[in-house]
Amino acid sequence: MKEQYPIRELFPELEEDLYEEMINHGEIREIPAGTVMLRKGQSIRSTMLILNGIVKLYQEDGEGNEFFMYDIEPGEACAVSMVCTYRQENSQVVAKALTDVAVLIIPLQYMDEWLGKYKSWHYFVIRTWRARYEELLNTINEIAFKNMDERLEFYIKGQVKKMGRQIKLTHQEIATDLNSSREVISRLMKKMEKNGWIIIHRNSFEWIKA
Amino acid sequence: MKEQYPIRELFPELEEDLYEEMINHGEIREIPAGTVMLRKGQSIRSTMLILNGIVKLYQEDGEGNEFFMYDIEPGEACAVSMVCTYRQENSQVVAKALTDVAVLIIPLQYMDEWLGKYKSWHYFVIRTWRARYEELLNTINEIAFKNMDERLEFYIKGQVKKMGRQIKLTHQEIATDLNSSREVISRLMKKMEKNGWIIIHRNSFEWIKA
DNA sequence: TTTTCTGTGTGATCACGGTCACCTATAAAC
DNA sequence: GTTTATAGGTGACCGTGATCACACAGAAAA
Repeated sequence: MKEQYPIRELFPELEEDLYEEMINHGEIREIPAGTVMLRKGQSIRSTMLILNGIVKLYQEDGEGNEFFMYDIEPGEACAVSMVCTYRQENSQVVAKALTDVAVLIIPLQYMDEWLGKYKSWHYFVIRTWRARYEELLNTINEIAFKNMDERLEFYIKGQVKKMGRQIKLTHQEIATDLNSSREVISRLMKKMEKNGWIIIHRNSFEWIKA
Repeated sequence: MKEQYPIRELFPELEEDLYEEMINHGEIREIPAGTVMLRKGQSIRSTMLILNGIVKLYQEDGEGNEFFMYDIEPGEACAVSMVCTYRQENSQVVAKALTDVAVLIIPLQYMDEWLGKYKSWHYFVIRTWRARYEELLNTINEIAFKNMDERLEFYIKGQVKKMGRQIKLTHQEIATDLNSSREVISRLMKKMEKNGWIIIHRNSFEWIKA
């Protein structure tokens, strides 16, 4: 592994020996934007740590509907991939490269071995699961208790946090993420614009609210 | 700790030394039905393993709405309680004893110490997080993609699995769990009865569909 | 027994959001 | 420049589920 990515900064507070092992046994893979990196049902043979880019996780039902769960960013790991025995077909989780992405792939055997050897790895794994669990909790909060306008606001704020105030998404893409329809999103965004929250351009918009 | 609960059967495949430690350092607490065992925001100082009874986890929003997440049964642990640094106020997770409950309380220091010492404990913790994560995934599936009738069916089937075909729940209680209204649930259940899926009694009903 | 309370049944109405139809504007392709 | 494709705007309509109003039945309390 060429040390072109600053893994010590991306994944701070791991043991030095562990960094060595990650460098020795991990494989860096670069993945172009748009690639489906993981589809559930597919059995998983390795763990992925994100070095660069953004990976989007979403659910699919059988009828081509999607539902955005959360994004994974550099320094984070794919919880779903940290699993040995993965069966169960009902919920289709898909991971897709949103941008060009670089991941560090850890074969399952090391993932496992390190659990015994490095306490920091241990904590990392648990922290990852917990963080994802909380993301899902928030998501449930949104869809269980809130209307589309609030969900849209929450969604956009999340995007702003990750991508900055300039968001390059079409209304259709947002609608897909929220499992809604383009017309509904267009109307709600028009209202947001009237309220002075955003400015709508073609293919993008700007969040101008504080 | 009196060994009145078969922890080796409830939590199989842990190391023998670990069982000893659990017995020596764990505290058994018996909790009457209806008790709120954990409210989020409350900082957690221990891990709870369920020895007996059923614990229900649900979310609350600010306006008195509830939303059922899942039940925890004997042999399982409360993932939410396996956390040291728990802040974040936005999603209110509540754990409530659905029946009389007995839990084994592990002080946080051991929870932590054992992670280093016992590989089986390790796996247990990770397995717990993963299992809960998957439960949430299913929940999201339900509310994101499905209508009330399907969600109700899913909910009832879950109850049947845990409690048997005879379900002692009022329509109002179900409505609360699904964050719906009594009238809607009554109507849908009436339809189920017409279809020969259930028989409705007062305060309870029977699942008779295969 | 009569009253009261709680759980359930049911119609009327309403709001949110999904769908359809169609239109405009901008950008890319010819 | 003209055509074509794609993003977005907007009205009309409709279905699901929430809400309101009220009736009724069984159980508990008086």
